[in-house]
Amino acid sequence: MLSHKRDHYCGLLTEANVGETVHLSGWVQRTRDLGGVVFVWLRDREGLVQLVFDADVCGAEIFELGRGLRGEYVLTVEGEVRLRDEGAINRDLATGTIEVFVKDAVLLNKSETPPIYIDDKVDENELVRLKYRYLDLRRPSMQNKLRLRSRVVNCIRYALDEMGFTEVETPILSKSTPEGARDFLVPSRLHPGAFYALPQSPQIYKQLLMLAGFDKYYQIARCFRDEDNRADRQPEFTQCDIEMSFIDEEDVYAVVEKVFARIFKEVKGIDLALPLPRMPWIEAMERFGSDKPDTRFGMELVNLTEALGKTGFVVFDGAIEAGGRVEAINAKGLASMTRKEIDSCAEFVKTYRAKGLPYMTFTADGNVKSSFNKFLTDELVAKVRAAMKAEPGDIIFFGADKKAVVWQALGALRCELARRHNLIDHSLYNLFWVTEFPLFEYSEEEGRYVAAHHPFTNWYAEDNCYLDTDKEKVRSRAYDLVMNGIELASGSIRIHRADMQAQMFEMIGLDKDEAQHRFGFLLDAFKYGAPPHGGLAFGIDRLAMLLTDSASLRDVIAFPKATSANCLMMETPADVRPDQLETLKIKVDLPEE
RNA sequence: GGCGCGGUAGUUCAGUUGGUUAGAAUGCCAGCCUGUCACGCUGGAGGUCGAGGGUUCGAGCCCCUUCCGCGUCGCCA
Repeated sequence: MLSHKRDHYCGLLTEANVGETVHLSGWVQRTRDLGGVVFVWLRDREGLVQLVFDADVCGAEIFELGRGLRGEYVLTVEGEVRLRDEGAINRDLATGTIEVFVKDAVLLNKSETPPIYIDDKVDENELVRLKYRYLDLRRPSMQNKLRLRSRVVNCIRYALDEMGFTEVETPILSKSTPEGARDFLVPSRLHPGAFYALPQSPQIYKQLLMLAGFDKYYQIARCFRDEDNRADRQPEFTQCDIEMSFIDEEDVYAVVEKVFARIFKEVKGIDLALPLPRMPWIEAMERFGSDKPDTRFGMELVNLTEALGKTGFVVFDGAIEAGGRVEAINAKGLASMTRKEIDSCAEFVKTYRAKGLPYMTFTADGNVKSSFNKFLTDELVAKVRAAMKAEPGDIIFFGADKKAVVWQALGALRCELARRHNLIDHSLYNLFWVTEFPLFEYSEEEGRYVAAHHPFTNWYAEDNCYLDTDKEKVRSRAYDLVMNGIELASGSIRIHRADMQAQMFEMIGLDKDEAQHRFGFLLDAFKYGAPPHGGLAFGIDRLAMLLTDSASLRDVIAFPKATSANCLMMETPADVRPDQLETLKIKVDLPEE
């Protein structure tokens, strides 16, 4: 009896195999029963090949087996590879010049009619795809994406290994930290009422590994954050976490650039030009309104606060008097936008807390229109025209508010306009460093300054003078790696002295007792000869998403969660047995319906 | 927590102003067919219109509540 063993992959058969007897195993993609002959596409991870069931070759019994095949049946065959006749060649199939004449076959398993069709041409509802993920993953595109991801991780491991890095695993059962994202908690059975937290990142562990003298560490680390999800945010995700001792920013950049150069060469065949460009944070904000700018197109922000002066237009003057600013972008050549499109842009920026979207149109026939005609003077038009380099056919969109609102709204609008009007060259991979992030940012919600990156980030000594007087001016030694408008990596040079770390906790208003309770081990550790160190982490899911042109992280994660953090396949989270809760001394107290 | 889009056959979708027995394609089942390749031809089965309530003589369609999916703002050190 024929075994289910295999000596060739369906999708890898070529004309070189003609004349050979091969053993194939896979899933039935499609059958075409012509009565006297049955054609079957057999699929394995490498692709499709056409099987031919002909009673003259395989005998009556196997021929009947062939007639009974249905989609996703699991089949193993022995057959002879033959060249197709000229007229029977299928140019759309990689193996279309050959076919396999079945001599023997075994049906290994049947399949019910699958709820989704295993094909890239069909675009099923994501709910169905996620519920039957094991079927969705049979699709060639999903297989290719996950295999590419695997190659990316291999690149990382080889590159870092060559540079002398040691991979160390750190705990998944960790400790809750007061700053940052919400933690996933794990109740302790042996310590009722106490909880582990799943790590948001191995941040503290890797710093302790530097203290322990490992010098160069990395880890492909799973991280967990209990926050609301997005197309590019999952509750659990994978980072390549890197940390190094006795280094500065330049060393980190050099290591990461080598890793990325290897990935881009291997996966995309692209030679990255090194070193990568750099852009200070303040420049990114001023020019693009974002700390992760998409530089594949222009439409940069222009600060008009000085150039315009007092305009008489209450929206502008009011914003400036309140300590804000007026900025604008020039959507070149888009003056023909309809009123409806402009309104939709105004709605768009409102989601970013902008109160409105004043605009000024320089029409093709030389006229000027605007949403604030009443306040329009020749002088104002001239100033805008000069500052924005406006020409007939352009439309200028304004933002007037606090700078954070102006940046966010106009920064998002320029990206939205670029998307809508196809201004983005998708062949570009604009990879660069954003540097000198602010150390602190003010939290309206908490009414205090918080660490913009995390509270272990060092700062530039020359900014010490602002620590007490003007916290927002203090630049941290943090850096992000940005590509095409997406933050790929984030890191910093760390604090390595106990006194500076204590000072940092104090500056963000973390109570001394609380700091000792939460991070005492770190402050203690710093007493025993902590080396200067720093590093970064980059998101492997996001990188894989970009490299595979995927619209969502879900496409590069085998078993992702849905938007509300549940798994549609396993139906988790789920309730547990009462005795499990009893063991943990946990009582569930749900609000009354 | 807010906003937007969506949920109708296994699947992808259509469904007019509220009006006969809710349709199409594909898939599925049966039959025929020896060169198909999205095979073809003939016939057939298949529906809790996400769920609940309401308005109405009558609801897939209108109203209310709710569940689920996607996107997004807040949030994400």
